[in-house]
Amino acid sequence: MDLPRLLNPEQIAAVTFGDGPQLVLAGAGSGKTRVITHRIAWLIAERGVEPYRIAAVTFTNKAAGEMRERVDRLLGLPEGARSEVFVGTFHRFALRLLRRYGERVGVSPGFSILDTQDQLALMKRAIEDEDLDPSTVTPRAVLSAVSDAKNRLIGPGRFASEASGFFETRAARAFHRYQKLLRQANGVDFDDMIALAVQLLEQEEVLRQRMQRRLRYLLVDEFQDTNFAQLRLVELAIGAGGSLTAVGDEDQSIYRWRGAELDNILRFEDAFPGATVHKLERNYRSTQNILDASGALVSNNEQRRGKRLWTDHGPGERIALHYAGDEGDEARWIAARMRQLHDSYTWTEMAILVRTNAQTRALEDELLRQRIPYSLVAGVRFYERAEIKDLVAYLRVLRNPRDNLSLRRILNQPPRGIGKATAQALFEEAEAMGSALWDALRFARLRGVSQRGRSALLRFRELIEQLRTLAATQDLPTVLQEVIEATGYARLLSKDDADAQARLENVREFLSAAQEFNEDAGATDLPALVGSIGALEAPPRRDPDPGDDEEDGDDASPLGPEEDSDPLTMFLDYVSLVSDIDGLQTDAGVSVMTLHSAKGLEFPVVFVAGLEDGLLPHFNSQAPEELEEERRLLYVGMTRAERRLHLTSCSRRRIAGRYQDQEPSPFLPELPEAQLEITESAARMPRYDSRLTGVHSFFGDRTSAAPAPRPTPSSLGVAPASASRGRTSPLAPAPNPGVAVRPQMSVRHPTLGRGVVLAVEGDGDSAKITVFFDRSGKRRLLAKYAGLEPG
DNA sequence: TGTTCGCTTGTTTTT
DNA sequence: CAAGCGAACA
Repeated sequence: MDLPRLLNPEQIAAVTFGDGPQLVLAGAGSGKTRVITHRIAWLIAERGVEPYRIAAVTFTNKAAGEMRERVDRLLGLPEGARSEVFVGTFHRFALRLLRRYGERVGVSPGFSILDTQDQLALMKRAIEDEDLDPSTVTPRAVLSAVSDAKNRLIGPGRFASEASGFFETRAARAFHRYQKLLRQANGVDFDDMIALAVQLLEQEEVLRQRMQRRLRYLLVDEFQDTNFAQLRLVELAIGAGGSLTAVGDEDQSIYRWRGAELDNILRFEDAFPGATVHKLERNYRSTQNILDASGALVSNNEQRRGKRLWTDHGPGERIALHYAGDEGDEARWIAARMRQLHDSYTWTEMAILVRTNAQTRALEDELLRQRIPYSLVAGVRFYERAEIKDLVAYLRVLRNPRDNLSLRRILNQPPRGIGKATAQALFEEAEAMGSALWDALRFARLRGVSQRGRSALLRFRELIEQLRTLAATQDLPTVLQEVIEATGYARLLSKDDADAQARLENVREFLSAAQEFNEDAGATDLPALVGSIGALEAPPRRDPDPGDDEEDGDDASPLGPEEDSDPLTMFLDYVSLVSDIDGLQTDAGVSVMTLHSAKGLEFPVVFVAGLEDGLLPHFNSQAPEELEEERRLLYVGMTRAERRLHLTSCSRRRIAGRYQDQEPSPFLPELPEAQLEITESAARMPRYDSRLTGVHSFFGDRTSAAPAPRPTPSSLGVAPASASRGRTSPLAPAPNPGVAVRPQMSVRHPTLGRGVVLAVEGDGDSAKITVFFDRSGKRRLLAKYAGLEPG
């Protein structure tokens, strides 16, 4: 391999690093995928490492797919051939282990994977079953606590023993019940996947040893996004004798809320003593202006190791910062600017990035109106649409009879005469029998169910049994087709209102996804969709003990990947693990997506919209660590741009249907003015004159200590006094009149009763108030909705 | 039993 | 503004 021709010296150092742990701090656009893929190829070609001894783990299927393709190309494999290097996501890695050895940690082979919606539904039931008040112990809050716990490998038992205070003690009960219901249904949630894989490797010594003996080189991408459990999984998989290459960038860590531990990268050497650290600071993506501006921004963060990116691309254009009126005006400006740039760039070379999915609506409207082709990442995610979830639920019930959650979902969908009363009787009977709903359906006597209800249940049972028989012999598309027909779903969607038509279209798309999946899976090598994990561990064995030790030499026996999973399970796993970004059509016009989904992507022309206080940083993320993460989020957005970067900010915006005055993001003053070119929309309504009220423009604030001349407000956008935000505009909603809430104050809430204010973050309508209520403990409220009164 | 209507409620990011 | 929920109606 002619590395000097392909890579810069820093990259070469990381690629040709010998054995032991290394951390590669790879700045945005510094070629980290290049480093990972070349290292894999180098290990194989130059060091003679067998491919199955190498694994690369990423966070998205898309990243994994690209990586795999590049590795295979570097290795000079013929078109379509795949090396035995494992390339896949953390979740797929864990899932693979669980599909094989899950029984050792309490899940049976056909287990179902719950998505967020399923989890919420299950948690609601858990809270109900525990007779907790869902308005104080909200399913969302408990779920978030449970997720945190699982990410830190804390189970219901330890959670309960460490719980203190009103909320936690109740959450502990809900957690316990939730987990019980989950396992009863033979289900696993997202966080369980990692946690159970860890448990499996910790507890099954022989399996762990075999894994460690086999796997010598592990490369982990986006290391800054790993959580505690994932770090543990990495340690267990690689063992003391293997070599870990962790690649990441602390400035691009944007998943704290999902448990990502920044310390995993900041304090890498603590977990892996003697680790070598390489820094990649040469950027191949952006202009120097973009690097300087984004670098200046992120240098305001405390939590970083620090690096300085450089490029030989030259300064390039300045960054356009535009102040718009409202979101419609913002969208028009962006669209107009895109039209101008379309002379030199194709639509697909442009992207609009936003903080929240809700922002895409106005943008979409305008792009539609102007007939600018675009593709939206996310929105309502395909596999979360009700009609798709219904069909998936049918498939799950076929595969996993104990899946009570899915069974409940489809029991009367489409409507088949199993009403509330009938369903309730069935649930109670199952409860009394202590068995799964499906078994109750088969054996229960169903007292007190009407004749109609009884026969409806019977028909449903026969339907499922018949489909299950079919599933045992027919291929996936055939089964799905039959599900659609036999269940009456086809009829349900054959109405000709627009809504039914759209849903039918989705169902068709789902069916064709199944067909495609089926064809790919039938080929000798793996479907690109799925990603291989086969080579990793010992071959599957039908005897229940993977532990007995006769496998000398099985190191060299690569496994037909996934061959021990049936196609239906593989398809369901695929459906559970695809993400929005995986389906991004880069050839379908302008891309519109959230900042989170944009990570890892790059575009010649980038717009980051909605740079307003409360949106970016989001009003829900105001704690110091959260604020730093919001800053990183903007940093990630800015560094997606290759040549032209635009930032926009509105003076008012519709939020939840009401116009709200907005202030420019506090991050804007952190950008060096030298790199900016600022414009303001005519539609931007002047509010009031800062000179009269003695309020600084936000740029002025930086230099407010000195009476230095500052840029004129009209060119920079005027920021009104924060204390009076939302009160001066006739368009603003009526604020809580006259109630200035401050800490220590005693207040009364219309439904939550009396409490004491603990903290106030922000101000005006978007202020977030933390109150400790006598009855329900600590709650965070939005001032706009709180309706608090002194008391 | 199934559908529709009006009410309340509450807002981030996603493997 | 929307989603979600319960109650009233067909």
